Amino acid sequence: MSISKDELKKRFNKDSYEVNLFKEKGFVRKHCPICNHQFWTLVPDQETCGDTRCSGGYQFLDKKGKDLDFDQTLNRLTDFFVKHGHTAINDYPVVARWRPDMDFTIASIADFQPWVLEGVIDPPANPLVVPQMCIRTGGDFSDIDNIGKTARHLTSFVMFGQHSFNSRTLTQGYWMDRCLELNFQFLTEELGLKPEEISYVEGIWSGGGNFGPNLEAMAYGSELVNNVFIAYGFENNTVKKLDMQVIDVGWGLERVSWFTQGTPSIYEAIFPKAIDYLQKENGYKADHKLLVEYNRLAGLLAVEEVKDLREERKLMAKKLGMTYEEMLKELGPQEAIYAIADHARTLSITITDGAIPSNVGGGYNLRVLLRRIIALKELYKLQFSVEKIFDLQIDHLSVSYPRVKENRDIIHKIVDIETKRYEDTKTSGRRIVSQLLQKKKEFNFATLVDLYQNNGINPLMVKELAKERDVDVDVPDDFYIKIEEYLAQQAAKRKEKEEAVEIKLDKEYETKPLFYEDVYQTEFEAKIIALIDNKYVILDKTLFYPTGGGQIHDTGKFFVEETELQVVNVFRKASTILHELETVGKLKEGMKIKGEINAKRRMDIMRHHTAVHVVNNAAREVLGKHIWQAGADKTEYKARLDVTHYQSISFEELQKIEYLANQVVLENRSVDKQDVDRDDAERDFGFQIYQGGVVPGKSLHIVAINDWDIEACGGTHLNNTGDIGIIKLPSSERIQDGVVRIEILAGEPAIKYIQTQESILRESSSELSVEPKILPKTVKRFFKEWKEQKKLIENLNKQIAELQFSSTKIASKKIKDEEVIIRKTEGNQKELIIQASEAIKSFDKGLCILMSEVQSKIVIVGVKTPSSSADISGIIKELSLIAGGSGGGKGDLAIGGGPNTEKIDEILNKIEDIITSKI
RNA sequence: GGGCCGAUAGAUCAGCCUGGUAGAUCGCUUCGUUCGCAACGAAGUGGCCCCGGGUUCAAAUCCCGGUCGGUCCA
Repeated sequence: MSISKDELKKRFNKDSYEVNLFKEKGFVRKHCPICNHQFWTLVPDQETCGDTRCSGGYQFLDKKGKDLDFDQTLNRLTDFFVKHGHTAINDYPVVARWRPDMDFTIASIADFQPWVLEGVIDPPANPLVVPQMCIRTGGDFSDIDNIGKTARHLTSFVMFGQHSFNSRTLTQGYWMDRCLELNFQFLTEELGLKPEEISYVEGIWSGGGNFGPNLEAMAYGSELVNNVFIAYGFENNTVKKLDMQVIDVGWGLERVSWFTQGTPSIYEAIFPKAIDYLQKENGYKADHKLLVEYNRLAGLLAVEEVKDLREERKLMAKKLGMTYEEMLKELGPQEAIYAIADHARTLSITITDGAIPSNVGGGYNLRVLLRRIIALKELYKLQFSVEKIFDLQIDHLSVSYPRVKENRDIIHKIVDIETKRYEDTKTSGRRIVSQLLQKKKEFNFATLVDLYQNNGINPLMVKELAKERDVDVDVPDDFYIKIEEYLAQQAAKRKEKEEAVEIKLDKEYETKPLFYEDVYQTEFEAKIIALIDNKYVILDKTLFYPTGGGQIHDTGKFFVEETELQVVNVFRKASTILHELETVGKLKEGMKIKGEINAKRRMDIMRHHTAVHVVNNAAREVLGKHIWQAGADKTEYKARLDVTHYQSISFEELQKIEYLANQVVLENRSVDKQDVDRDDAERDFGFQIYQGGVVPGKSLHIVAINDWDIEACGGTHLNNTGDIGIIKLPSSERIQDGVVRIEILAGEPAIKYIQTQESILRESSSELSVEPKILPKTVKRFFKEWKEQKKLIENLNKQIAELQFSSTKIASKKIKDEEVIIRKTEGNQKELIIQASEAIKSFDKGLCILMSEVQSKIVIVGVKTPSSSADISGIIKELSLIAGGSGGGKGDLAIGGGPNTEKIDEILNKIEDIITSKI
């Protein structure tokens, strides 16, 4: 359901916004003639609302305020809100593992979606504040490109979330009056603003089908904070008050800190050390006055609305009294320095939380960031150590986010690997371009697109390389826009994937799961509470595990009144567990049944599932802390585990992981399973518990392997690691950049696999009559000898050809005026060609036709001198037809043949006539 | 998750469209030239044409399926 902003606007009036604060302090409501918004101010003759664009850009630059740096701002906010009844909770990781719909955490409210907002679980506290680090890399090309140019955009920033939840059961929260009261108090008391310096602009927030009023606090041409009140939604096309009304205030921590410091841009305010370092290394410092003036204007850039900033920036240059080129020259390095520092910061926090640059998913955004660091460094010929700039940003972040410095080594490692990969790409790019240039190939749009999409060489790079060779390549200004159009066409061609079969339930039935109580239990009794579509049975309780969490369902039988029914599939719909039967027979609602699961199968599945948990941590021990589960699948036959890793797992590493995993099996560690409140679990064990994706619900089933691995997991697990028996890792593969897959066998399949491997080894070695131990050596020797002998045979064949077919040794016939040799000989096609070529060497004019039997087929080869007028292809073709095949050739060579070997005499008989007719 | 590109000698690549004796450059080896080196000249060395199937008399080449790598986008 969507509704236009204008329509929404009609629903809100003065009363919707007039909070107590406005009444008490005497704020007046005014209309801004520039943006058309209503706003509230204590200054009756204030004309505009105070938004950046309505007040001619940022007015706080160079204006000294409270001078709060990043960490001080964070502390100031936290202390203030805690003092006023809020609970400060830890921030969530920037990699949004609990959100299947997004790669990175993009807002503080995302922490509580969907379960808290849907009322499924309670918030960890109410009201609360959370210093949520967020990542926004933007959807299209221009967004990342704008970092550094606008003075205010960051790819990572802290949204200091101030949230209050209100519902029938959540009553400790507050609403608009209290929110604005706190807001005003913070701005005046903590930031030291005078009341009349603040104005509040009315707005309507909407998102995700919900909407509500919002009031944005403005001062000195800057939006300081947006107070959003999520109050309404839609139901059956009508507006409805939400069951859960939420205050969503996101304090832009960096923005606030910048505001208090009045530095030329947000970047100096937040990571001054990184900026200083980059400037000092390059002896660069932009003219302060110019920079301030530029950034003041940059505040006016409507980056969200224009795709190509170039035109806007040309106007800015004009206002600064310089040409666009002069502006670029003067401030370009500064913009690059801003962007480099920003990107290093974002990479540090994202890698810390387990993301890896790659060619898929959110990882691609990280790859783009790193490549931009390198590209900008080269473009402006900047001198600095990439390692050092990362170290500075790691240090800066670690004051308030200490987990970053714990990951220092892996950040450096991943940056190194990714840098090297980029260098490789560029090297090969250079080669490809220079090859094209040598071929004098035209660089049209299609070629440029090709180079960009397939080889990662952007058009500017092509232009530059071409220039080195004095070739001018024309790059269209709207290259990227054109590419997007092209891609949009491609996307339109794509088809939607099929939807899973939906089964409709008349209502939700509650099935009590028995499979957690005693995982080794195999029989149970239950009552049928519903029969759906004469196929699916719903019980009041069940031991059958439904497919979920990467674990496949149980199979088994129902017994009722002497009859036996097969359960072939089990799945879950909310709290209802459905059993799909081969046939429901005489089953009826209300009947009691006896259920029995396939015990061996269940055991095999559990072995694999627990093995996956064991291997997961073994992988982390061997490969590093950056290892996160990226998917898993467990059946009774095998399991596989996908983990995040920046390169392929080597065989040695795989063996180490396997060894370590089996140690855990041998140590027979206990596996504890218990239901824990979600907030307690997150607090006690951290987000590492979300390895297998997020399980809905207020309480989590926590599976803990003693002193080894703790995960929230809905699957069934053994009680001891010893029950796994044995773990075998047959292989691993890189399924995509940044993700490797480990194949896992546990218990019986592992033993069978090992036995199969041994059989292969035995069979191979006995074929060569050697013991398995020396098989590799022997195979190497054989392969070497095979190559040598192949070579030898080739040489011998040449010699034989010379000896047998040198014209002094072989008599030729004359047909018309041509010399002709016809023979049945030995050898394969290639050998015949060499022999025939040898035979005609001394002919002035003539041809040679040879044939032989190879693998119960006839091969016929004909070679003629260039001077010969024989239709060699025609001759061979006709002969081949007799042999039941076909043939042909070009130039002086023709080849053919056929399967009818018994016709060889017939061919020899007819051959002269055929030649005669074709000369 | 989707699209595109690639895999041939130790390295970089051509050949593939249009099936018919696998090539170039560099490297390496030997010889010559030189006091020696570089350079140069000559000869030579080096290929399961990624794997598996199919079509064909015949596949590096055409078709299908895999593997590995690269790249772009969401």
